[in-house]
Amino acid sequence: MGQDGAGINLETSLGYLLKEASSVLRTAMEEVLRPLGMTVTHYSCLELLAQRPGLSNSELARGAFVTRQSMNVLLQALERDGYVTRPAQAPVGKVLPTRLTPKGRRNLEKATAAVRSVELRMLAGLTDSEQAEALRILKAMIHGLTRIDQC
Amino acid sequence: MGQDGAGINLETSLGYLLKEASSVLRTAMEEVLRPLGMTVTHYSCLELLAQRPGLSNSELARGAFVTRQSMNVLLQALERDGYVTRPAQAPVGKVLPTRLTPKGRRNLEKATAAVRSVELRMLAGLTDSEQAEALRILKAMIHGLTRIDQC
DNA sequence: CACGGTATGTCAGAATGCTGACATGGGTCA
DNA sequence: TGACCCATGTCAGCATTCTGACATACCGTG
Repeated sequence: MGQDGAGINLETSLGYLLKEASSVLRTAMEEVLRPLGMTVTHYSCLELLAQRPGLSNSELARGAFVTRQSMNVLLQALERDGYVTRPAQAPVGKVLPTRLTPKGRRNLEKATAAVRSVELRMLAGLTDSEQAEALRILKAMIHGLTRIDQC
Repeated sequence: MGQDGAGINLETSLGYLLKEASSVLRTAMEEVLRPLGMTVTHYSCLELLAQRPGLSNSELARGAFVTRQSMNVLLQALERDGYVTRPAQAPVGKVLPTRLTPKGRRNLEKATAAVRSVELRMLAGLTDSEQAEALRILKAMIHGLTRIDQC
């Protein structure tokens, strides 16, 4: 079937390419995570907790790029299944610090390996200096877009 | 509130940064598109049609990174509101080539300007050669991820 | 020509995420 | 100290997208 016609300048738009790369990455992650019974948000939440134990619901939501409400639903499921624990009462304020259980940590290990293989495949054609450059450029893009907005 | 703690190596993961950049970009686009009564998918569809008139529903879906079914719902709404037209009967096969109406084209112009301003803000801190480098690197990432999969 | 394989448009149901709203706790500044 | 503002956790309703399924149309091979 005719997919890519001649040169369309959509392919020269960094915004479009960014969306495409993100979409392809997400699909690839879903594929390797599905056999483990995990979604991408599910994995993101666990990975965040492994690297920063004690994060709150809202902080996890920001880290996984979803709303507090969505993360809350996920956390309740994870808690019910024994992957994470939250104190019944907040030690300070209303913030409930979340922590991985040993079961959650074990579950995460397999997922991390799977995701790492995806990331390696993504970076296979890039040299170390290109990867460093990509990191710098992406941060610059994010920086430019998060400047208080509205002109 | 404590947002960014000390160095966490999430910030060195290209995959995570890619997701963050894409999320920030999408949010910024939603902000400038909302006053025009447009969503990002809505805009993507119109922009695709402007650059490649006569695209089918399925091709538009792939270009906007949604399913055929979602794009179909959107196209029905766009057709109902007079932004696009589709022949009642397929000239060949089942494929219904879609085209922008003058109204749709006018509507798109304002959106394109708004989105362009967002993209400019995103690229403000980058030199031309850095932008070209980013383009090359993103394509390489996509290429590495779309290789037939399943190693 | 008949055939399986693939792609398309479309309908319906299910899942996921988001918006709106509320009560509560903490910090700041007068 | 009291008032205000902001952030948090959580509940409920809504919107959007996805998954599953079907009939149809093309295209290659035998």
